[in-house]
Amino acid sequence: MPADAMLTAAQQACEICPIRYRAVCAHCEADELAELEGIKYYRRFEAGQVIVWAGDRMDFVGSVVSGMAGLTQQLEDGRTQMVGLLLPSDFLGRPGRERAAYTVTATSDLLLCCFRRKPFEALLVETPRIATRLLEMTLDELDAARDWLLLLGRKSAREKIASLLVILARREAALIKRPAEGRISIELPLTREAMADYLGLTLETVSRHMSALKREGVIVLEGKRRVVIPAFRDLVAESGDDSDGGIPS
Amino acid sequence: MPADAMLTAAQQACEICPIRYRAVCAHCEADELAELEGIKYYRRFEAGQVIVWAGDRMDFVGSVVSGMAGLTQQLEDGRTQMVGLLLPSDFLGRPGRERAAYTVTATSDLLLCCFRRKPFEALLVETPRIATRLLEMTLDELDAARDWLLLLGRKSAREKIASLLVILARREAALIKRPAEGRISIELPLTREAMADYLGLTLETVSRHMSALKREGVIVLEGKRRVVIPAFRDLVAESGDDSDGGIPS
DNA sequence: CGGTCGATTGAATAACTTCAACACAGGTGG
DNA sequence: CCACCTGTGTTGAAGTTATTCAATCGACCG
Repeated sequence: MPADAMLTAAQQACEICPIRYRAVCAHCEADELAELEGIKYYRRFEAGQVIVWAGDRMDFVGSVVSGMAGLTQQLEDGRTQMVGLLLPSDFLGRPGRERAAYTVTATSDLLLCCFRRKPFEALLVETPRIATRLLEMTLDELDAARDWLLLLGRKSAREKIASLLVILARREAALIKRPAEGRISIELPLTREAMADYLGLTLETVSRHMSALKREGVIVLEGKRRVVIPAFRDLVAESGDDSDGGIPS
Repeated sequence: MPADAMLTAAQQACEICPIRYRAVCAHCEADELAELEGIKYYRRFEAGQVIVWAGDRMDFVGSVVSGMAGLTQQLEDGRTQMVGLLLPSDFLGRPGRERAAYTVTATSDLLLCCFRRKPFEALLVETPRIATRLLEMTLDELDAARDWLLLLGRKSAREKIASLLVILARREAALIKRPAEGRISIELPLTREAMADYLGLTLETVSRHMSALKREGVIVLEGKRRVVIPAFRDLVAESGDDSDGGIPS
């Protein structure tokens, strides 16, 4: 039984939640969790469904429990850029903001743990452990956005695609607490168009370079939504990033 | 006497600080301000000087009082992308992080109000008004980064340059509390190379399109560090953005 | 006056996009 | 059951945009 099959739109206990120790509630004590539990509810979305439109009133914030969603922004003439990718445990919405700044779309079937916005904002003031965690997560997102700026500004199409696959592989590895190395198989719950919107490319360019990476054996496609990476290091090498990825802690 | 000429590397009173109500200290009461005052010191940097190198130990965080600085990230082969632009009142550094994630360079002469990191972190825990303000600022930065993603991913070189000038004009207008409209004259404390690093272009492309905008009368260059915008609306039209810029509040 | 740094401009090249045709899988209705 | 339709992905050829490499210019400084 998959993790999210246990969770329906009905109320569920936070203790058994798959993102209990990664989401905005991560540092909460039992009593704080109880408070959150009182203002939460679940919502399901199907792949492709829009969760909110930019400019719409938004009376909740929340966490992705399972599945994937994208934040997108558009220019007047329709050019679209994804500006956020929400994976399990990621936070959706901005406390204090009444209207959505971005359109949010489920790119795969999605389960969302929502908190009514007003009570959540109140809780944020009273509960430093939630506020601190949210700050931490926001700073992490800012770092991720900055890596993304480097990707959009300076990487070639091939490097962009390799980088996206590396990001997804690392996130999936982190979720199941196994290091990203050797042979890896990942879900790719994105259409070519969604990948293009993420990477600032056209879908044709994405398709071409996916084909090239496949032809050269860097990746193997199993159906259209699963990618096998025979040697993770080779893919990382294609991504243009420093192989050791930065700061030693 | 320019605003920052009053401030030297010696201790200065927060009450007379030009960024008193915009920086991380914005919401502080007198007693909290006194605490901050106890752990602060000023540092000056000249245009071009590196403030910290990525990976270096960083024992302070702080606010830009005057001048401009850029955060940059690099790929192994030297390709450079600016990933943050720090203007007066912007916050530098990440509480809880020991080493700088990005190289920070002063792009103009700069005055920095620094707080020793450890005591600042302690203060953050005890002082919700600082923590809340920092969260607010981080969320704003994240929004700015997302606009930047759209710029890098989907805008043409011409639109990118127009957008940068619009951003600088709006920030300068906000600082002197006047709306950005009509005829405007702004500082451009960035070399062509720095602009290129910001916009994900080469310096030649920046130069070409600056010349084109000048030729067409959208901008007028007064020397190399000052740009006159005869009609702000025309420049905004060139930036590709929605003219009204989003969410009605 | 020569040297350096930043900026400009030109010509050739490379990378990505655009437009268009086609392939393939899944679902629907005759 | 099969024909058809739609959504998604692939591939080709031509066109566009930005990059690369190179030459030149001007301002500032010693």
